[in-house]
Amino acid sequence: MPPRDARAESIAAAVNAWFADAARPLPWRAADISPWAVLVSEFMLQQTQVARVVPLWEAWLARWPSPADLAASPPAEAVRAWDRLGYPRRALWLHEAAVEITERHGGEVPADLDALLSLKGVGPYTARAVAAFAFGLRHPVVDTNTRRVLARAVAGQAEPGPPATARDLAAMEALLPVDPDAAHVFNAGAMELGATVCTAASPRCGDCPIAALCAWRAAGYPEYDGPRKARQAPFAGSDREARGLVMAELRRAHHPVTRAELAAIVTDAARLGRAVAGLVADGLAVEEAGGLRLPDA
DNA sequence: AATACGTGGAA
DNA sequence: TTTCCAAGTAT
Repeated sequence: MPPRDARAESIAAAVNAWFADAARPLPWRAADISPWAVLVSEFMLQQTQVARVVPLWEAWLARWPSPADLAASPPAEAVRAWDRLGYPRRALWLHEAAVEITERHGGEVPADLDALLSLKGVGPYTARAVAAFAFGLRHPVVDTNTRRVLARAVAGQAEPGPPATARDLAAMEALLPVDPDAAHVFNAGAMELGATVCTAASPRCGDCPIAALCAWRAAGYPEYDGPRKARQAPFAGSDREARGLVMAELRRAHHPVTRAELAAIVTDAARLGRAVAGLVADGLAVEEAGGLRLPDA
């Protein structure tokens, strides 16, 4: 592991001390939480705010307390339970991951990074988050919050550059405490700091535990001059919106929905066509004689 | 490497 | 009201 200098140790110590007091009592942080519960939380939290996840996470685990429980239900039920969380492919992938865990891992969420990465819907972030938060293993965990904290505190820039997993992990590794328990806390604490204090739009530097160590602050808060992120395409009138409208109808109707019924919901025929074709290609919808429905298996 | 993928909270 | 963007992943 790379050498940790005194500055790195000071940053980690300050973040961990702050986190001990400032951590939000999120349900997946409770003691004795199962690896499956952590995995579900990480799927739901991908590109989705904490406040929207909590109630769905509670309901999901009450209904499917283990991977085998979810694997025994049809994917349609997973998609319905996902409700309006967004990116419903995640529900399908989580179901698929549950089947893989049940069939290939004896029903136990694996702790090994490569085994986690091989699960559908589990990428570099989620694999490390589960290994670290569910199993206490000492891996750097870097999400968008941590990327921003590292960009500011270490690189002295207002915003992180374009995602670069290897570089981001190396930057986190350089700060990560050697002790596994302290590393676990720092992984969670850096994310929490980015989520609640070192926020994207209006950082509250007056409340920041590492303000005195922050390179961005020391440099006088220079504006970001690197490559800008591509602007998100407008949602209104988009294919994404059409997919969402179709999925809402499929979740609601517990029977095949005809093309005529869908045409009343998405009036632009070309847009409807692209949405349906995409949903079928993604496995989120199935075409049959009577219309479109959620996948049974 | 760039793009598609949902929905809604917050300023 | 817009606009940004949020515990990313797959292709």
